Amino acid sequence: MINKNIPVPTVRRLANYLPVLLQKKEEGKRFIASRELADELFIESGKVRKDFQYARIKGRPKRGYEINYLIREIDSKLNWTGYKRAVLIGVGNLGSALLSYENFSRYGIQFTDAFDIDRRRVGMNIHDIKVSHMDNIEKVLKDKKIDIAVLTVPATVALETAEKVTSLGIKGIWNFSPVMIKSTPETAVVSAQLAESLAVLTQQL
Amino acid sequence: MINKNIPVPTVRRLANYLPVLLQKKEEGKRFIASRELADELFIESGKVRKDFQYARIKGRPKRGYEINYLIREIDSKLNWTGYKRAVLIGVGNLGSALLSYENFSRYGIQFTDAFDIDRRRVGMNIHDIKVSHMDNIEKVLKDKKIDIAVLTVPATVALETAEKVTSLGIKGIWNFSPVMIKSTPETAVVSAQLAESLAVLTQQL
DNA sequence: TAGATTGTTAATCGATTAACAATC
DNA sequence: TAGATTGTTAATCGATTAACAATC
Repeated sequence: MINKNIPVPTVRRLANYLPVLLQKKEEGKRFIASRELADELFIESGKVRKDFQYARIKGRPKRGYEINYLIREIDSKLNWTGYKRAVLIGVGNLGSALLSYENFSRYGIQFTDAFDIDRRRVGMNIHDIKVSHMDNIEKVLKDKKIDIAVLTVPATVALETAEKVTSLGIKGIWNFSPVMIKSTPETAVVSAQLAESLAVLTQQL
Repeated sequence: MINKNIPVPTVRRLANYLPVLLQKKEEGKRFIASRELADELFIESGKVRKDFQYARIKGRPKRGYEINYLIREIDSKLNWTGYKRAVLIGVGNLGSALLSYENFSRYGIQFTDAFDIDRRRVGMNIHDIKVSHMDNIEKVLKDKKIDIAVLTVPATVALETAEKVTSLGIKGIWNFSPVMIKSTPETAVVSAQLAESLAVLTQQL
């Protein structure tokens, strides 16, 4: 327990607690009990307390958890304090939407540049982010200190694109293509597969 | 084993096997071994065989699994045969992107209509799908046989929108808002929280 | 104090992994 | 046949749940 990693299911839930906490704070509340937080997510209060135990977040018997402290701690465990600089590669429908998605700034990432190989897209500005040709990515990644590459390219070029940014020293890849990409000790990869959650839904119908 | 439900992690992986299988088929292959499929996803071959055991999908010792059969079986288990009719509610950046996302037709869902309350969006056509005012949703859900509502509305109205479509008898909700929505026996809800996978990535950095 | 709520331990559950017998 | 690969059983691992002692 003392020095273990936070389990992945707990990390995911930490991300889900945040919007509730921000809302409660908005409403002027200062403390929240595990039970109340649990109810918002339709889970059990014990799971909330267990998550906070894993994340080494402390509450006060009879009071609950101080909301501001909780928000700070979760942001801190998720590395959502300060900003990670990110680029987006592949400015199709999904890519454009992500560039315009205001909420990401809350999650500690900030897009500095976008890239594509389609001449019709190069030169565009999407939500104030300039779209450059992929030929320029090396320079941008080196000059600005970019932490994360968001991959919204077609499946056919996903792997080579990932290898490219990995070789350029990127620290994290957020992969939206249906092709799996391997994490390495140098570069963490997490895939956001929309098809996965759709499968869970349709399978139940 | 005989009559158990397919575990959720298995359902998610079934969705991930498909793009690999379609690619292999494209390349002219007829059979694939659990090992080969596993390598593409960076998992162990035993896990692939276990998944197929859960899904009651059969292979042939020494040959592997017949690709066409495998694709048909996975589509069938995920209910991705035929089409589910879907509407999308909330035509912001993400909503528009999803409407334009060609891949969904592969996943067995077909958008018939989109809805919004913003007069500037109502009347638009996005990727050939008409955007109507929310006032008309009742009629559309009743007239066309709609199975799924995709929720890309702001957090503030997510709950009431979910309640509305639930009361109108929708069978499934695919929720992209950060607010959790409760599944009921009548209406299955699955949330696609982008923040979750981003949290898993940034937490590792 | 009394009672509510946290924090933690132990029990349970279910998915993953290991190992190998069955099969073609 | 020999050998590769499936299919399955049993062992392991880790997350969830239950229960309650500690605490304010």
